[in-house]
Formats: sequence, structure tokens, C-alpha cells
Amino acid sequence: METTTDNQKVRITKKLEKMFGHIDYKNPPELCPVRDVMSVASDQWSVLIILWLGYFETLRFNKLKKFVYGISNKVLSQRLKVLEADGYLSRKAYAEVPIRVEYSLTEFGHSYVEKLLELTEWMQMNSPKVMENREKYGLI
Amino acid sequence: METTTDNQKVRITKKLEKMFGHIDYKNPPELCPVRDVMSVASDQWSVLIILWLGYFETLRFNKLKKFVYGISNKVLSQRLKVLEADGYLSRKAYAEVPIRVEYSLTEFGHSYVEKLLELTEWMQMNSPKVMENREKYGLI
DNA sequence: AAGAGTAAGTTACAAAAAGTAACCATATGA
DNA sequence: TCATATGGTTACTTTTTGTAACTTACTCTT
Repeated sequence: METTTDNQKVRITKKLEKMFGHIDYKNPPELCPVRDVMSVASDQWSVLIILWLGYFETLRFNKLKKFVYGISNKVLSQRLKVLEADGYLSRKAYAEVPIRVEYSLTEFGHSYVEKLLELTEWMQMNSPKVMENREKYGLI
Repeated sequence: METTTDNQKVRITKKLEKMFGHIDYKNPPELCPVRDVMSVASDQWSVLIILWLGYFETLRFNKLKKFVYGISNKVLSQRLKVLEADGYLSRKAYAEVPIRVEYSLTEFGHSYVEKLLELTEWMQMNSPKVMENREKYGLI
């Protein structure tokens, strides 16, 4: 396993300082945009939707539903609306019969995929370790 | 705004290929460990708990609750249990009166903080843009 | 000596979110 | 003619969250 060096720790502490150092937790803001934005973008289903769109460039509703397996129509359509509103993806409807709707990432969405991939790669690499921890914990 | 270059796009596509290329979406696994691990680790409250612990090294229950403002006792204690089980943090109880309990990140937790920080920095940088998108969308 | 405060949670109940499955209109293919 | 496909929506159920009061045992204040 990769361990964190002292150098890295110093760097991390500086970043955390920059991020949290100024927060007055005694008078917390009633609403924090970063939290808000993050809760949408790092949502379980949103992440899968964005990654699959990054992979295929463009996908229609039912195709997307097949790849993001397990998601319901309701939640998929809801998430697509929110992700569109937040600027990650765009929706194009073609006046055919039956109607054809195509979803694809915006430029902004693509820039997010890059960040997201780093996280998911980490998850993929470390999930065996987490599962192992989880089992050990259960035995105690 | 930073745009994604063609070079980056090729790199991203390769990563996505590696991540998704082998998935048989017609016979999806009934449970995917990566999804599972990620849904715990990228949960809204978990992220805040981990980042504050990264900042302070060690925190007690009520102190943590003040920093992660808005979280309830119930959810905080539940998340702490899960994050402990998954190996991100450890809990030390001292047999004093009243009892003292200290939470701190494990080495694994620290390695996660580093990845997490990259994501949260991106969020911090881009949340104004998202808020802007959201407002425009509302007007349409 | 009575009452409040502190610690780290737990518990019962209410509200919000998510999952389930049927349904919509319209048209094509068997 | 009946089933299928399109992109969702709707009513209903189940799960997850949030709210607020309570716990145990000791100390500090009045």
C-alpha cells in the first residue's frame, strides 16, 4: 500500500488550511454553495450518468438507463434535469415519432469527468482494501 | 474557463475505456463493490467528516458535530460507524467520566483525503459557474 | 443540597427521498 | 391485432433522514 509521506502531509495540511482556515463554525452560513454543488455532482447516480456520457459522447434515455443499471425512470429523469440545470449536460429533443432525445456532456461536463475519473480510479484500486476492512470489522 | 484539449480527451477516453470497456450491461452484477465503496466515501456528510478530521488530526464527537454543521447526532454516529468499518477512521474511547471518545483518520483515511481534496478544490473553483448555470436555466 | 451542564450517543416519531410498477400517446412491425 | 418502442409521468410503498427528547453518571454553580 502507498503510504503518505511527510512532504505530502504538509502539502495536504496547507490545502486544508486554505479550505477550512477561514470558516467560522460558530456562525455557519445557512447555505453553502460548495456543499450544494457537490451534493449534486458527487451523488451516486449522477456520477454514473456523467461517466457513461463521457464514454459514449451521446446517449438516449433508455440506453443510458441500461448502462446505469439499477436506476429507475423517475430518478434518472430527475437527475438528468438537475445535471442539465447545473450545466454538466445538454438535452436535445428531435421532433420525430416516437420522439428521440439525446443527452451529451457539455464542455463543462467533460472537464468534470476528468476530475471524477481520478476519484473513481482511486475507488477501483482501493475497494478491495475497503471490503477487507469491512469484513475484519464485522468479526470483531 | 479551462477547456479540455484534444490530447486530454484522448487520455480520458482511454481511462473510461479501461473502466467501462469490459462491463456487460446486459448482465449487470447484482452488486458492484466499487459502487458500494464509493457511495459511502463520497456521501455528502462522509466527505465533510473526513476533511475536518484531516484538518484537525483528532476530534471528539461534539466538536466534529460543530464543524460539520447541520449534521444530526443520529447521522453523525451512523456515518462514523460506517467510516470506521470501511477503514477510513479509528475510534478511541477513554474510560473517563464523562467518557471521552476521539476520532482520527487512519493512514488509509489520510490517503483518501488527498484524492478528496482535489475534488473539493474543483468544486470550490467551479461552484460559482454552476450557480450561474442554475440561474440561467431557471429563467428559460 | 438542588439544579444545570457535559459527555457520547440512542430512541421514537415525522418528513423527505427513493424505489416500484402501471400508465400516457403514437407509430411501427409481426 | 397484439406486442414493442419512444421518453418520460404518476400514484403508492418502502427506505432514509431529520427532529427533538432522553440516557447515565459525574462535576460545577448557586
